[in-house]
Amino acid sequence: MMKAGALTELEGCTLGLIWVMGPCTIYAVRKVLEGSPSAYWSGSAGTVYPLVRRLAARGLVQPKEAFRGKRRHINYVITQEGLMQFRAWFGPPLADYVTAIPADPLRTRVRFFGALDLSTRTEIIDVACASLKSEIEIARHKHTVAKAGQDPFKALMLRGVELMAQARLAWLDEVRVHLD
Amino acid sequence: MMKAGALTELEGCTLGLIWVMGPCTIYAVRKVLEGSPSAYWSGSAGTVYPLVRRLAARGLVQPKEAFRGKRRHINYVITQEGLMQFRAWFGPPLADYVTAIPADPLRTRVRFFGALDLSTRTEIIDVACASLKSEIEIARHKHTVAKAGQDPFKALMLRGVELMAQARLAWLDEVRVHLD
DNA sequence: CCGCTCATGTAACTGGTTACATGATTTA
DNA sequence: TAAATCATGTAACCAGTTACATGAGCGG
Repeated sequence: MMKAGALTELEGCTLGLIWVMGPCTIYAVRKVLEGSPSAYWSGSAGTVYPLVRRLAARGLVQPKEAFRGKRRHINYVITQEGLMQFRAWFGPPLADYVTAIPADPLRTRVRFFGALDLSTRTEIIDVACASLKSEIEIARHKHTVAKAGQDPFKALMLRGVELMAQARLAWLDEVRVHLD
Repeated sequence: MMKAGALTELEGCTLGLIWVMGPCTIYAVRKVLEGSPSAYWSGSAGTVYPLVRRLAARGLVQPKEAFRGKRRHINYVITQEGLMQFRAWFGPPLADYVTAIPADPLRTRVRFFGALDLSTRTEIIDVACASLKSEIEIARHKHTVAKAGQDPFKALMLRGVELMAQARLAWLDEVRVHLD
C-alpha cells in the first residue's frame, strides 16, 4: 500500500493540519480530526499524541512549551524539513492507493445482499438513504460556510464530500429498484 | 468505530466470500480480495490465513482437508452459526461507519493543495483524472460481465464502483477550475 | 461548587503488513 | 525443464484503538 519511510495518511493529514493551523496544540488537531465528515479519522488521544511526538522526533514539527496561568500547552509548528516531506507526501508520483476506489462498507454489504431476505435488504437501504441525506445536508452547509471563509481548498474538499454522498445515494436508488 | 465482538469489515467480507464461493480454499479467497477494485483489500497471506483460522476457531467456518494427488487443500464452508453472525454483521442496526463518508486520500490531498504550487497541483489532478478514467473503463467492463452472470448483487456492487469513480472524476473537474 | 471543556498523557491489545519459506502442479 | 501458479504457512513489526488517569480553567 505505501512506500517504506513515507508518511502514512494520518501522518500526512496531521502534518497538514499543523501546517494550516500551527502553532497549535495536539488537542486542537484532535478536535478537527474528530469533526471530520469521514469516520476514518477518529482522532483518539492514543493515536494522535504518539503520532505527533513521532513527527517531532523526525524533526518535521517543532514543539514549543507555553503557559497560560498554570496550564501547560505545547504548541507545534511545521519545520522546513516538515514542509518538504509534506510536499513529497502528495506526490507525484501518486501512490496507487491515492486514486484507487475507496473502501465502502455499504458497497461491500450490497455485494452479499443475497444472504438476506427482501425485507432486511429494504430496511438497510432505507436507513442508509436517510443517513446519506442528512450527511448531504451537513456537507452542503459546511461547504457554503467554507466558501465564505478564506480557504478555498477546504471548500473544495467539502464539495467533494457532498458529491460523494450524492453519488452513493443515487447508487442506492438504483440498488433499490433491483432488490428482488 | 466498531462494536466489540462484532466482525470486522475484513472478517465480514471474507465470511461473505466463503458463503458465496464455498467450499473453497483460503488461497481462492485471497485471489478474489487481491482482484478487488478497492486497494483496501490487499488479501495478503499474512492477513487472510490467520483470519480464516480465527473464524474457524469461533466456529463460523468449517475446514475440510482434501488431497488432489499429493497436494493438500483445506476447503472451508460457512456454518449455521457463521451464517447467523454474517447476517448480524449487515445490521440493522447499521453501524455509523457503514454509511459514513468513506476516506478518500485524493480529497485529503486537495484539502491541503495550498501547500503546493500551481503546476504541481495541476499535475496531480491530471494524473488522477487519467487513473480514474481507466478505473471507470475497467469497472464498466466488469459490470457488464457480471450482469451476464447469475449474481445480480455482484453487478450492483460493480455499478457502485463505476458511479463512485465517475463522481470523483466530476469532482476533479470542478477542482481543476478553481486551482488558482 | 458542579460539571463541562481544555489539555496531556499511558498501557494493553489487536488487526494488518511485509517479508520470508516451502513444496506441488500446471503450462509454455 | 524452467517459469508461473497453486497452496500453505510463520515471524517480526507497527499503527491505531480502547480504556484508562490526571489536572487546570470556566460557566452556570
